[in-house]
Amino acid sequence: MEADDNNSLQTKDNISKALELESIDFFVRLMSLLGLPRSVGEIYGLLYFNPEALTMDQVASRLEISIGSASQGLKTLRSLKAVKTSYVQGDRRDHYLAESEFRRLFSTFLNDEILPHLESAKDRIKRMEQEMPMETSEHFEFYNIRIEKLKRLTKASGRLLPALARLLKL
Amino acid sequence: MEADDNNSLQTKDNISKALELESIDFFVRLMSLLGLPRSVGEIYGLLYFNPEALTMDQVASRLEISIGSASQGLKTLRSLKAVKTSYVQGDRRDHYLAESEFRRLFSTFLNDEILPHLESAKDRIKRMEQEMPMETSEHFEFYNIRIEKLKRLTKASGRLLPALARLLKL
DNA sequence: CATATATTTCAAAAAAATTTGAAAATAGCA
DNA sequence: TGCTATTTTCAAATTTTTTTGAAATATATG
Repeated sequence: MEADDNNSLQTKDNISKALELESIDFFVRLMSLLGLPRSVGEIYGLLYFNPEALTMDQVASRLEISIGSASQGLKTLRSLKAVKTSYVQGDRRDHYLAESEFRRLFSTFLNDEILPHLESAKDRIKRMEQEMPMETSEHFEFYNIRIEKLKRLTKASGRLLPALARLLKL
Repeated sequence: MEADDNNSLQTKDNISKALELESIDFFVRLMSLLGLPRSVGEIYGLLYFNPEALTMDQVASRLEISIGSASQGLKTLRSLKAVKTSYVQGDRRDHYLAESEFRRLFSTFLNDEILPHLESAKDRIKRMEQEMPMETSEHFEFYNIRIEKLKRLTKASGRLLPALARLLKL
């Protein structure tokens, strides 16, 4: 049935098979830069150049990955708001389309993956201040400077994230 | 010998042992955000709050990691310009200090890890354009829009990296 | 130059992350 | 409600990454 699926679309799809492979390659690398697993990049790359929404097993069979992998990968992509489902009449399966607004994708990523780290970093720096040696201690000034640098780093990152989000609005 | 080392510094160092642990924790997380292995974060975290330069085996024994790991980790940190060696008279071992200018650390990272990907992304998009279906093809417009979005993405990233580097100069 | 010391390298071991496959859960429809 | 199609979950298998340990290499010093 899946093989069939491939065949029925063959004439149309072969035109863009090479394109699809480039796309998958592209997004596998991009996603791995963001620390996401290969399968997630593959799925997004496949969907990105697919004019029509694909079901989970179409994704699985076209990429030759298990449906478990496809399910998990699509879950990740959903949580990143990198895919959306489209309703198809008379078919109860979910149909997936790539969300092509990278801005949304990245800003979700920044908010979900980076911001929490930034918050906990602030807490950790507060704790470090409490663990600082006394002012009279030999290397007091050294420790002080290091803590200040960390504070500046988190401040800079705090400004950076909104700036990043802004720059991505293109 | 190493245990000795610990003991001789004990009074002084115990003051900042908790600080050191927080530091290691902090940088293990930060580095792993950049995709760097645990040991690299540990080493940097240890050095960051160390007023005096440490040798490779001091690093290894304090962190209880192998000297192989310490050697590889320090190599990585050197290539990121995240540590510098300081000469100590009458001791032929290398002595390492953390480079505390994060700006340098990050800009090396951007140049070495991110920029090359950006370059190859441009090439890949060029190839995609050649693999585009003909103008008469059914979904031509769809493909065209997707390619344009990719181009805009790389353009935006191209502007982003210098902007990032600039924002880090704080 | 020989020797001792320090560092790097790299194959094998260990650990961590990802994928699979099948059972469990969920949801649509008659 | 019961039946079937679809999706999720998760333990086990696989794959990838990281670490170790020891041999090889390099370096300083007498």
